[in-house]
Amino acid sequence: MSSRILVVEDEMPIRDMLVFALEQKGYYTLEAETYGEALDKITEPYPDLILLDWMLPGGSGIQLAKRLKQSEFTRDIPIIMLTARGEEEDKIRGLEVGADDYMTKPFSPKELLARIRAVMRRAAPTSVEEMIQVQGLKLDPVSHRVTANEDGLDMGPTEFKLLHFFMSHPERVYSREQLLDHVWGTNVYVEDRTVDVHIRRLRKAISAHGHDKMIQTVRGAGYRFSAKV
Amino acid sequence: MSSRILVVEDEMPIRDMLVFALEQKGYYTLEAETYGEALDKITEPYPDLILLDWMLPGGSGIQLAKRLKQSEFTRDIPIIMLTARGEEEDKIRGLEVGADDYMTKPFSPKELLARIRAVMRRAAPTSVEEMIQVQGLKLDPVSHRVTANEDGLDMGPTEFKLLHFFMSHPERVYSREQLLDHVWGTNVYVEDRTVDVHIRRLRKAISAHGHDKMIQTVRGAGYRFSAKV
DNA sequence: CAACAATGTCACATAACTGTCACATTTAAA
DNA sequence: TTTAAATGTGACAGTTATGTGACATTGTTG
Repeated sequence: MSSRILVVEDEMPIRDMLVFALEQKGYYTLEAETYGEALDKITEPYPDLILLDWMLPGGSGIQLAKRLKQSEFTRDIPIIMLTARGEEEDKIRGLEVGADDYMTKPFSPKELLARIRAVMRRAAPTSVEEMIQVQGLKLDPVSHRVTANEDGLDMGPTEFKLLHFFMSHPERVYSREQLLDHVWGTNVYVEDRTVDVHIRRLRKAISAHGHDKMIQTVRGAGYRFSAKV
Repeated sequence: MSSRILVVEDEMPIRDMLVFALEQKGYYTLEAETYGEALDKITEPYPDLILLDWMLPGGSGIQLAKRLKQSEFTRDIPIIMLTARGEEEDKIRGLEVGADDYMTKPFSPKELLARIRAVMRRAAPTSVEEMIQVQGLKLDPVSHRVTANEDGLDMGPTEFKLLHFFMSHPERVYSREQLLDHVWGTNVYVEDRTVDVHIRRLRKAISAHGHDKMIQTVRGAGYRFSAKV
């Protein structure tokens, strides 16, 4: 959920305002003042969106956008360009280059957030989320439900994600660290043993019809989800 | 697939640009400069979407939208209104009247096309306005009424739209942001938590016969409408 | 113009979830 | 069998998400 937004803007007061508004809303921000600095920040992991001041010294904002839209890896990063009132030519050039939206300064934080939401939704991949079933255990990512032989099961968000991951990758052992990466996300630091606790909670949640046996401990290696006993 | 789009815009350069961009993309276009001319074009077969300049001479853009949204036959034609920057009042009036989206001039063809797709996708399944019933709960989109086991229920416009959306898409979790997009509309920015409050109001409104349990909280994900407990 | 209804936001209350620990139990090797 | 390591398990305290009432604002209706 917490997306990363790169703010490329040379005027500090404006940049600060943007960063403040974004972080307020839970976005993770990156900042750059110049063309070069921006390029440095545009590497793995790529930001999810770029707010780009069109009037960078030397007009390099346009160049940056052009460059990004040409590279296969950065082509799909949405760009919202920030222009000053009356710079019509820039708008036109910007849109030619492929900016996804633009805003004229000054603008309200509300408008900014609305556009970010719109642009990111447009860019969001519409992954096909299908129902997963293994024996009597069904998990439906769309309705966010898990059932065991038609009985609804209750579990916390983390247990749901964990089960989702397991059911998507059955018959395979994952170490605690791997599970942390896949389920909790990278760059989150929690103890390895925390996985054990959630495994315990998940097992309890699906134990009603004996499905807890599907989550197997592989001593010294990790855990495995398997239909086989 | 070739949808028919009516462009109502009095300034020729802009109209030409729009028509060009649309035909480029394979849409079939109709053009109108004035209120009266537009009405002439809005007959069988009805256009699938209307791009409506809000600033038609005499402010008649708004009147046209209002008129269209009042007639049973044209109510469901999606309208994207085109406003000049800063005409905040118009935006607000436009959304009240029932415009489905708006764009501020000048805008990119890319954005325009994206919104057209979005609006049409959203409007497509709504074309048939049928009574929806889930267990004892009935919602009639035509008369704008909701009943629980024959008892009439009272609720605000937003709650009605919310319930309408939920009942049209049961068994599916929607995040607060998605609900904002679908119920409040794109381009409106309100706090995520506002959804919670309206959920609360809606639950209260339908709680008389225990129907409030149909709106379920999915912690960390959003809300879901479902007949199942 | 006054009374009323609807909206969006807050602040606070409540409920649910998290990560960690300490201790119990199991396992495998010595 | 003994022993050390690995895993299971219950409890708990902090954190976060959601529920809820109140309020200012705005538009609507009479």
